[in-house]
Amino acid sequence: MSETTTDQPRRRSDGEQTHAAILDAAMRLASIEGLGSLTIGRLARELGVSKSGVFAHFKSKQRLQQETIEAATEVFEREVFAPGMAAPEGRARIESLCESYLSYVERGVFPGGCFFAQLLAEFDAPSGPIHDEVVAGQEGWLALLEGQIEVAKREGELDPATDSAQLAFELYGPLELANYLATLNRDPSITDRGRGAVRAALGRASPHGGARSCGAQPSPGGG
Amino acid sequence: MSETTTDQPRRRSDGEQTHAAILDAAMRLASIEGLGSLTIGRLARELGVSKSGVFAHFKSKQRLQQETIEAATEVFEREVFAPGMAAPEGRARIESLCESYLSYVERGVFPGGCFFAQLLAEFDAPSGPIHDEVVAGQEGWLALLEGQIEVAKREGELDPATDSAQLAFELYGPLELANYLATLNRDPSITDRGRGAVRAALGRASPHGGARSCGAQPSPGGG
DNA sequence: CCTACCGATCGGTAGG
DNA sequence: CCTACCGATCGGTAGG
Repeated sequence: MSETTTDQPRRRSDGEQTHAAILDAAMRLASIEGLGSLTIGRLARELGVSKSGVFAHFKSKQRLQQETIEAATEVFEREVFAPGMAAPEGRARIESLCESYLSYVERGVFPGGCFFAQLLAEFDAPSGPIHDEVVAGQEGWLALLEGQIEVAKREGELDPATDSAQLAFELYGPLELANYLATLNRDPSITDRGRGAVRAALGRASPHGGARSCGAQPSPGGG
Repeated sequence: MSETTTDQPRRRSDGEQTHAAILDAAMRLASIEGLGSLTIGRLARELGVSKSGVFAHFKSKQRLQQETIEAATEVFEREVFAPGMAAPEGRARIESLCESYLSYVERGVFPGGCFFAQLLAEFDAPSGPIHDEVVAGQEGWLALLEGQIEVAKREGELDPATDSAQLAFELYGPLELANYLATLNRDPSITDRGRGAVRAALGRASPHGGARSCGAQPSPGGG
């Protein structure tokens, strides 16, 4: 129970490392083939241990799935949420959150694209606890964007007549599509389409409402 | 081989009907749980026939998957493509194609949402023949939109400075997101967010470039 | 379309 | 963490 039980100080850490290694392989596999394709036997083979060796860490497949989602949530929070939230509230944070997501897709943090986009498509229809978690996650993400849009409206960074929920939807759409197409075409540069779409949606909701700034024209800055 | 082999004229039709009934169940199941969750045993149970009874119709699981995709393609062409293409070329056809897709989502043509959105998410990463089909399908859909945008530009229905591929991406994003969220929340009315996003993206690319027409404001018509 | 069967793999258990 | 095993289900075959 404590570090006094043995003179091999790595003993306890070994179990934790194996546990983490299993979850790491599980996240990668699930991002590519879906949570439903996760099997204890496959993970065991991939990690070179016995099936019951993997099983002993989780005690049920359901728990393996749950812990895999939790581990992926930590990755998402570290790679997308934290850097995105570092920007000041309002329009800057909206842009920062969108950019963090697109960068995370571009960097290939998960080999099969965004873990949660995969989860959304896999569990949008089937009922159950994972479906319910996905609903909550999507609502949270949209509410986060919507809240920052409200702030931006109050701060005069966006036209106060903007429909916040509608704009949140219009920002989220290109992020999702960029993720799927970047994965499909093995071409992370498609995320620039997402950047253009985010810029366009925000430009359209800008307070001045200048006609020049709200087109789907090639980026005026030549980016 | 001909209708003279028996005096029971429904004999040949029965086999075809069973074949079609299997594919119908397969499409519905795959739209909900994915093509990977299709198993011959499950289809047999659902249809009340033996496993080898189902197997005999396809001779391999791969062929079952292929024929399921082909059957879903026919549904998509009938429910989305045909009505969408009925509109005159250019901007009207773009609007019509988007509306046909959103209506197809709204009507719940497949119980698990758009079959091809499911297929995109499931096979965006894993290599193989289905991945390649999905790539071709996505390219075709985007090329169709892009081509009509080009026509609209030539006809003066859209600003000629519009980046066609970028606008096609911005139209497609909300369609995909509307499909996933409508399925997730069992609420087909989310498709109105998709309609708003399509209207906004097209308004932004309109030739006059009027500032009034390119906001994420609540629909001016009060729809 | 059926029964009967094959080897492989599934999630999970027993016992160490 | 291991071996050895369970019943269920997988894709597929044989034979009718």
